[in-house]
Amino acid sequence: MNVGDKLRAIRKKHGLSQRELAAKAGLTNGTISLIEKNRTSPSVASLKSLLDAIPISMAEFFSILEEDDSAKVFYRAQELTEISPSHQGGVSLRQLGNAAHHALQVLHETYEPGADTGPEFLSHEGEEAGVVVRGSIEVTVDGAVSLLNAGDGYLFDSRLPHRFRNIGADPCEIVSACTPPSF
Amino acid sequence: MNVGDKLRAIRKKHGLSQRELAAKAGLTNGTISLIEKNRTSPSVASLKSLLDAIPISMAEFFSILEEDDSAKVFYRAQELTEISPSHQGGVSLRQLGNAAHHALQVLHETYEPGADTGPEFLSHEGEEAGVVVRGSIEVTVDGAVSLLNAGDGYLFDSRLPHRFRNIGADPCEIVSACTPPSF
DNA sequence: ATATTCCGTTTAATATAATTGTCAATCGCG
DNA sequence: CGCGATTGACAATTATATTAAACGGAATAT
Repeated sequence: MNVGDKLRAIRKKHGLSQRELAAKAGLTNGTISLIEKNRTSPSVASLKSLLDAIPISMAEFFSILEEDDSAKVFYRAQELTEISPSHQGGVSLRQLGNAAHHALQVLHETYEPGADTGPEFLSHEGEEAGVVVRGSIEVTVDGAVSLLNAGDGYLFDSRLPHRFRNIGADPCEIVSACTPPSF
Repeated sequence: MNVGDKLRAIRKKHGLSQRELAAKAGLTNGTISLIEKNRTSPSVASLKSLLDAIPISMAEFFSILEEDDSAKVFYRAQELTEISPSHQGGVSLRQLGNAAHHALQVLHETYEPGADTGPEFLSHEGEEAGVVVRGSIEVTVDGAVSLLNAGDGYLFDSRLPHRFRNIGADPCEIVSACTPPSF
């Protein structure tokens, strides 16, 4: 999200030091330092205090923040966001960018040995495709089964039931794309 | 702010239970319960996880939340928000509503014995007026000094330098209004 | 009636945000 | 230079958000 950089930019634009803003908001300069360096995620109440003191509304703040986010082009590995609920069953799905604002969703997927998505019966429209980057994986699409190795790929209609299982001994990595994005 | 009620309303509108939403967002149902009852203010990161799982953007969320706030008509005593930085010098300024969205700002002010705003040289346009509700207070406006008792009032141009001092032995309460709001 | 399941709430333990106090670096000003 | 004031950052403590695990109520099934 990068609340820190945006807060710092706005604070400086208004010619305030961390201490000045802290005094107005009823917080401390240390807190602002931590927030601006993204070493902590402020509570909604704290952030509101800060923005009220500038002043700028929460809606405005997140509006320009998310606008910036959707204009973002380059992403560091650590900036990909995990969208698999709590690494369920050794499956990691790391999404590039904020898919809600784009027509294209790209995932960096990792399947630990034994990982299994289970047979999902998704019904959303669109297509999915991917390339195996490392290891191997068994992919089932609408009954058809195939073992894909590094360099192999797949492409199918999202409405078809599909399943990924890592039956090998090593982790498997895939880079995939969906359009439109699915959640 | 009332993040809790709004989150609950949106969650229910999407037909989700606390547990369902918690699973999607990677949090726990207990956390959502506490947030919805406004017993805790979630971190920005936590709130974003919840909204992403619904899904709804932060900007959208606060946009409708603050819109609701500005439509609010009645306020309980505890809902007035303290705008005096950390009760500086025994002065408490409790604001009715979210002045940023209105043309009128009403304050419930309390001055402890000895409290003093100091000579402020505000330059914003507009007018200020108030009525002393309890105790007494010495008011200085552009050089003119007067001791006001319960029932007395004042009305002056905001651009004039003004000062409030409680030189009595009891706390003094005032209900005042400004237009347009000043911060 | 009596389990069974799902709901929201609550409590104690834990993780994390916020404060406090201090630091080195920077910027005027004499 | 040398000094005071101000800045942003950091470590250790305190306060608070979050978790994990239980509870009681309401609806549904057995």
